[in-house]
Amino acid sequence: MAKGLSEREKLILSAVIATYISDAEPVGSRTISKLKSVNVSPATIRNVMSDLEEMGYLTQPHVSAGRVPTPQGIRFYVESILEVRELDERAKARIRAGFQGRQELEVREVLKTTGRLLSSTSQQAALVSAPNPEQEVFRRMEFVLLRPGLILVVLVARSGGVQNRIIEAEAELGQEDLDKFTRYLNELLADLTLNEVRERLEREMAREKVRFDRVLGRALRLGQQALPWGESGDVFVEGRTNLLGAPEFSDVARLKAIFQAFEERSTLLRLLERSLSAPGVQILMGAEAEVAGLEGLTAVTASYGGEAQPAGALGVIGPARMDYSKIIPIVDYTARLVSQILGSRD
Amino acid sequence: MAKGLSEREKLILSAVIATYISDAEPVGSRTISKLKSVNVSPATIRNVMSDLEEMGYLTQPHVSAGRVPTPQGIRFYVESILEVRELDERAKARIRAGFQGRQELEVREVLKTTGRLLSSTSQQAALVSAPNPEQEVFRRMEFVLLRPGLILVVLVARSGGVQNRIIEAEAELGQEDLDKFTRYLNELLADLTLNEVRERLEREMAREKVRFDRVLGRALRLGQQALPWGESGDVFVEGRTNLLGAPEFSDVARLKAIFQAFEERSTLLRLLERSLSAPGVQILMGAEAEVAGLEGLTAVTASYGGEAQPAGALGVIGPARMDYSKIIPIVDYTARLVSQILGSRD
DNA sequence: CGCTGGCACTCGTTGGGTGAAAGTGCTGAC
DNA sequence: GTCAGCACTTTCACCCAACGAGTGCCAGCG
Repeated sequence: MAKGLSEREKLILSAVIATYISDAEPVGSRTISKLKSVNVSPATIRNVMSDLEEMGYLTQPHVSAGRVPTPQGIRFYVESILEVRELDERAKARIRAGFQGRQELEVREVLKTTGRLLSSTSQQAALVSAPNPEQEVFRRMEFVLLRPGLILVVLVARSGGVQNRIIEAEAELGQEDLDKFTRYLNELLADLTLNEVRERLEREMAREKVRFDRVLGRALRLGQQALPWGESGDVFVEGRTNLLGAPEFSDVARLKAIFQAFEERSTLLRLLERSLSAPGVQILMGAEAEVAGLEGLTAVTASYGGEAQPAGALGVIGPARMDYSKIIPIVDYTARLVSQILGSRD
Repeated sequence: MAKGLSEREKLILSAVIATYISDAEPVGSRTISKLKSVNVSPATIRNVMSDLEEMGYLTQPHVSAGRVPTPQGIRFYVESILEVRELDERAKARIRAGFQGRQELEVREVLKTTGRLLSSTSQQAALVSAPNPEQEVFRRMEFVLLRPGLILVVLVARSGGVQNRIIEAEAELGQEDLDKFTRYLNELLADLTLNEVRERLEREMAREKVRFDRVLGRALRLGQQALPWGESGDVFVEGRTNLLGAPEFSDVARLKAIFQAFEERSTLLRLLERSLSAPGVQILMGAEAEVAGLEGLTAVTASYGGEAQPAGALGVIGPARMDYSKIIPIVDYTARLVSQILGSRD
């Protein structure tokens, strides 16, 4: 009897929400009274509903319509009433199967696959953030001469994440010089985080300046140019089309706002970042999320990577009216699976 | 006076199409007669329109509505009437500016930027296909040991394109072994196309079998595992949201079909591939394109890369009702610019 | 005292009907 | 060949009434 709701009130709130989730329409007292699990008359239900409305858990779109759960209502339901079961083995197996043969992929590909799996199992849109590059551990750096003066840098993190970029350099550098740089830098920077890499390069440059070793100086400079500067992590969005079916998005203007919000990587990233700080599955309701264009949407997110220091976050986003009892375990299990797949590489 | 249309008929067809493009509504005789460039009465225009309808260039949604151009009408207009001007210098500059500072990016990033630029300048959705990996020229291959038994392969093409993949291998291989493999393979495979690389690997493996050189055999085997097998090229889609504004897509079901078609990379690829065979800008009208979900859409595409052997294709896709006089030059110029940017790397 | 059936009331939705607006085709005159 | 005029068609916006879903409240029952 948490939070002062009687058993009956909880039962009816649950019933209203469950019905609303499946029908997307205001639900009336008669509908509820017909449910097998409820054994009271419509009139009684109306009384209870009226109470629940007063508490802010339900509203009426208009006087003669049924009730619709408010965001608070849904939140209360999810947090205090809903019992989250473990995902059943069949569903788990299906998700695992989706990763089958994908373990050999580069991190970004793994995360894209994750997004696709999340969206197809949840029937919602999926968000997956790539690990923050700043936290990655340096593994190796390679310079490949494309043509005189143009160098491709390949930066490999211990997680298997790869970043490529092309930089310009003095034309007289040959591939042999670059190979030398590669060996030098790889030794110098082994097993540092990107932040430490940056520091170390700074320090060594100061030292080399004193010693005036031109070759090493050049290597260090190239190394610095190769690092990602202030690039925020990537976000993968998959399964947007799943949202197109929902009746709450039958308005094209609304859809446009949502899809435009999805293009704004940085806001999505901020949204996902919220779940980095806390363990387990988080629920963010649109109004609270304060993300323009995403009002009325709800995100169910979790972090992946180490418990202590999560690498990134993933989740599902869709109408507030979604089947939380199904989606929460999906997000939870998927996050754990991804942690495991990526973790096995360290 | 091409194709048996009188000057007046052409004038009126153009006027109808131009008006339709800007208003998205059936256009009537009165509207046309009010244009400055047309100096005849509505009645006369009605006669001409009636003729044009008989020829299949216009239709009426219903008896008392204005006329709407048919796909054939638009096609005829674009091919026989429209004079495509060169893009003005300001617009060119704006596109070039979009690439500023982006030349240092990896091929895929360049193409993504291209898509973004195309979609923002055309206000339509943009498609860009990545160069077919089979045609790329081998530049370098690197093996990085992630942990015992797990190897990251980085495959660099001469164009600056990079492919990463993770492969499994015997646990006892160390990074020094891998470095040896790298040197051996890079020498062996220098400047071959991917197809030739494949052949060469086959041949060498046969040879090494005879000589039974275990080390080199392993290197060759790893090299083979690293190659992309039957992976078709990627397609980047950008600016989908631009389509959400158009009145012809106010129907959500229609939108869903379109967006789902956009998820089907392979059909998009086939669509783009059509423009690989012919030079210059191509117009593909939805009905002809035979792509499920894309009926009623039109793609304006062009190939980029060498004239003789194009690397990939790019284009814009949107409602048949688009401003071709603006979009054709945009696609044309962008394709040329991309060819130049990527070409300078060979 | 809580539950329930009954009843009056509210309000959105649906369907038919009507008039205005837009546009056409045709005809006859210049 | 061009054009003004006119009769005709069809959509669209609007109104209005009937309908129905749902509520709140009240009085009676266990």
